[in-house]
Amino acid sequence: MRLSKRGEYELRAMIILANAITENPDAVVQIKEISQREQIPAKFLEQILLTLKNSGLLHSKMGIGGGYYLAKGPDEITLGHIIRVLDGPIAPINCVSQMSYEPCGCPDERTCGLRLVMHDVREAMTGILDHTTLADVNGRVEAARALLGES
Amino acid sequence: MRLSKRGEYELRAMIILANAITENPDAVVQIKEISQREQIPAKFLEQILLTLKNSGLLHSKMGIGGGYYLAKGPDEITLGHIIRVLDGPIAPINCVSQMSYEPCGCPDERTCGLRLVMHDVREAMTGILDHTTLADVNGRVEAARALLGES
DNA sequence: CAAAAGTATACTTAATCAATAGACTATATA
DNA sequence: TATATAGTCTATTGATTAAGTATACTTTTG
Repeated sequence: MRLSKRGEYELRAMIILANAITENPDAVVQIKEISQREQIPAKFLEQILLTLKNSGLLHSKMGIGGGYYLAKGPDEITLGHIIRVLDGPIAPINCVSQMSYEPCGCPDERTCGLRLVMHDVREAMTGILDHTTLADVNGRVEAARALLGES
Repeated sequence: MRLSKRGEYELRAMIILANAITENPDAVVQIKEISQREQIPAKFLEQILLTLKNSGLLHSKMGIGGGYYLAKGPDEITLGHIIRVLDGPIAPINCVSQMSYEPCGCPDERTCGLRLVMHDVREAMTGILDHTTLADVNGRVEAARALLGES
């Protein structure tokens, strides 16, 4: 019932990239910087960002002064979308998955107790993850900082 | 973000055992019967039920006419409790786990965007799983059956 | 005693995860 | 145009976990 390390790393990276582009629309961030700030093995992060790029969520610039940046606005990218790129469907069991449904083999799905409950759990998770954007996350961070009296 | 096969099987087994004891307080159910009804490899289920027994959720009777039965009432066992026996803590990342918290290495947890969101996700999941008992599950199944006009 | 049923370990196989390595390509700028 | 910088691509490794098998044992009932 937990996110993979890959999934965690990609979210952390995307949050940093969202923050950077919010402060400066032309900002690009290098793998090295993200890996240092978030304690993520650089070579591992490399793969992750590449996949994210190939999936269309990121763009990149090669060479000196290069790096990665969001392909869309922080308010257009949800955490659910990001997670599905590397971690696959968000559902406790696959007979309640919308994106990649598979029957679970119970005699009647309509009266399967496990399915009834897990459907609710899935709704609870996607209800948050599919409705929270990178912009929302940064908004919450700012709010938390303000409460603590930080800059 | 999904339940393991082990976790799914144990829940299915517990739901069956809850149903059996509700219909007849003296009922015991054999591994073989559960494995057939739920399409679970018998030897695999054996291990699962044994662990569940050693964790105190089940009792058993050896020999002819033996089998497994719930150690407590179906209204006293939550799905969250069952899942934690074999699948461990219910939390997307371990810095938001109550049972087995571990720091995630971010500079300040109070202003970590990922943590803020994942905390909500964890609450949403445990809000359901820790407040749904085996009795609740069977209640929902009966309601679903009634709606369909079945026995 | 024999059959039924659970108990207990040990093992296997495959998949996935997490990480690492190394060679290659594109870009800016001195 | 050479060189340093930064991303690209593919392969490999080692560890862990998932999922399932195998085998030998103990307890209980008839």
